[in-house]
Amino acid sequence: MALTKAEKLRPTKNKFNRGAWTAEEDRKLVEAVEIHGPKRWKTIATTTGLNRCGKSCRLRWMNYLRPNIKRGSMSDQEEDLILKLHKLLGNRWSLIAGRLPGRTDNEIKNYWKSHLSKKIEKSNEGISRKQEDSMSEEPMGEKIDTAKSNATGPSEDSKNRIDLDDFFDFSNENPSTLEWVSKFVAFGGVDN
DNA sequence: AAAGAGTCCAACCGCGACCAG
DNA sequence: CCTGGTCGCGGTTGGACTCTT
Repeated sequence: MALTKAEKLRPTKNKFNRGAWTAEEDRKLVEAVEIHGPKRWKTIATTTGLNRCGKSCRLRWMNYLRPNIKRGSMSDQEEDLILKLHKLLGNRWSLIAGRLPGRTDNEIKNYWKSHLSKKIEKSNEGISRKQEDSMSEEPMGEKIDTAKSNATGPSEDSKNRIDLDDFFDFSNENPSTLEWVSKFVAFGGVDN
């Protein structure tokens, strides 16, 4: 078997190992997470003998080794969802990722930059300058945050209170459904 | 076939939030 | 309350891969 991409990219220097992870490092990390759980990254980093910092271990786990990670290209539905959620939230990649089971914030961020931002750019080329000027640059997420921060006191009108945590409590919802996003976007966010 | 340009993606960095002592 | 340690997030980088000429 040929060398993996990770094996070809050996880390070079410094106190901690850096650069791409090898299969052996992955195996050790998975073992450590099984023992300590996906939380104690400092402990995991020091006990495994990987010579990686906790941050690096966490990132590797979250983006690559975690169970149920979905690899491969995005489906149309996923792409649509990302577009809508980005319109809603702006660059809150972790929140968007939370809505896409098996996808990581890093993956979505990369996908957005390499695919979707260009797509949007192209589609906006057809829009006249005047229309662009009248369009709000602010993602709806900002509106949500504004609504949230403006409604902190108990005396505030509870109708206007939007809590992102509550808003994104998806525990009882089919993660693949786009209906609520579509409705929300069509509705114009919390401003209406 | 080779070179250069463009794209993709894993990993790093800096910063802020959170929490225990 | 303050401080240091740790974690999580978003932005950025760099190298491999793919496409184009």
